[in-house]
Amino acid sequence: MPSPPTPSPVVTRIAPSPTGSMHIGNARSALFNWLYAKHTGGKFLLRVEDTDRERSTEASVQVIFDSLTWLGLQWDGEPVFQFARAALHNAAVQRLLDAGQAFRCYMTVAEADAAKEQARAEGHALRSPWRDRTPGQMEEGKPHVVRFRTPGEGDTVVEDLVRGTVRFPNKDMEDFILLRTDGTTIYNLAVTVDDHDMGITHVIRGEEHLSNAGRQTLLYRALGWEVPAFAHLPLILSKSGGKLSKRDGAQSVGEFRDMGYLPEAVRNYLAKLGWGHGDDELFTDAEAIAWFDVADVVKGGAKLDFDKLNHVNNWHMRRADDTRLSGLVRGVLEERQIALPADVDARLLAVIPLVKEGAKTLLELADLSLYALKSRPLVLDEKTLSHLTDETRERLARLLEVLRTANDWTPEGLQQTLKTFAESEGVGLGKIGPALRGVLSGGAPAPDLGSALTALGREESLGRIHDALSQVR
RNA sequence: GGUCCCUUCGUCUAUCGGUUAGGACAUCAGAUUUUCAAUCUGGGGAGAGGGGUUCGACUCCCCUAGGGACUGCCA
Repeated sequence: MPSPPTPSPVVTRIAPSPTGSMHIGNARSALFNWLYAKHTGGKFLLRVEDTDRERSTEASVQVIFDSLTWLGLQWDGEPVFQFARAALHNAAVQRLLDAGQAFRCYMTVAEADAAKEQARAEGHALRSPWRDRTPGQMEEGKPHVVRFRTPGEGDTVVEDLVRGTVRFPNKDMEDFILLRTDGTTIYNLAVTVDDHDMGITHVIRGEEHLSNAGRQTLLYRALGWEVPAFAHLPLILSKSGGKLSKRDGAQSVGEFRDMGYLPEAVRNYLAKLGWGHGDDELFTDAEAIAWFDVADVVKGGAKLDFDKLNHVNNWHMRRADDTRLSGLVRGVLEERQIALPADVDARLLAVIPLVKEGAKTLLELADLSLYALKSRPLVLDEKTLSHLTDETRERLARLLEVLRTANDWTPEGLQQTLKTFAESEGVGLGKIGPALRGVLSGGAPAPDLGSALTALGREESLGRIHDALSQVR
């Protein structure tokens, strides 16, 4: 039986530049590349685009690693550093120069600016006068850049996996620079050489690169290389529909982490932003990987919606392991520099499963857990004190005895116990609840009473009630 | 200015020529009620505008409008 032709394995990549934080749009590009690689059984590579020596920093490189790691998007193999490949980039430029596809341009910046303006007036992009001039003695040793000899006519066609056929008139693409005056290469050239050398089959990136795809296509052809598949993702927009800015709150991966979102929730939400699988809203990584296809990416830009993210995060917290959540919440509390009891881990583990349904973020989960971490005797708030009338105190004293012997110490069991107690007292739960809640929590947020008691445990619960009753008014 | 891309409820989206245009978040009303949530039930809410093509258009084509990207010796 003849074996079917083996399709070339998919290789994707994320190529951030280390010039600050890892932008959320970049994170989504990473996610889509990762999903597609996983879906096809291919590879997902990381390349650090550090050719801008002015702005690239060591710390930012670490931020990229940390962000991707936190997000759970593990890249395959060693990261590639673009600057380290400078010699390869230069060799490619030399090839282009030798083939007449590129040329040395001796225009000064001012001359180039003027030429651009004139070209614009004439209805086309910059064409350097040096594209058809041979440098003479005068130019020997003079500073110059190397530009690509962009075809004057025809169209450059990009077959984009999400946008379809996109046509760029060559006359509107300038003779873009390949090599700076200082001899270092520029983005479009470096990217093309690196993507080719790394064997990238699918370039999946933000829409801001769509027009670069035209220039890069020209370079691939000039270098005699096969053009990879392109897929340009719609942009993530701010609430007002514009570019994401500081005003919109979170723009970096680190900020999402600090706001208390789980990485799997961020993956789920980001995946849904610009891609969809029917009516599926909440899903696991395994499902996303099974379902993901570049062809299903939507075209329009999407605005960040924190309400939806909260909902997604809540869903993932519900199904998250409680020990893991306890550790994360503890981290939040430590960051807040809150004094924690010695048995904080045990207490968190007891309370988190009972309150996490009502929490949207780890920060809220921390807030909801706080009541269980207080040390006796609790300081009661004004509201609770006002509930503690003589009548209520006597009632709580009787309840204390009931709880001492309650045999079903579970949320449901205690709920029933309280209900039965209220009936025996001939009052509604409203006569007991607020006071009991305050006595147990000291005024901090707490779940329903059955759960609140359960999380505290019998000893702590009885102790807190007792403390309040013996407190002098 | 030029080139390119985009446009369905407030938001994210489904629809791939024939649907009462579906779902989710948000919102509103009700239920529950011991706080905040969560939960349950129900409601309102959309094809930017104008031309075509077609028996029939959200879906295909054109124009207009609006939004965005690029137009760097940044990436």
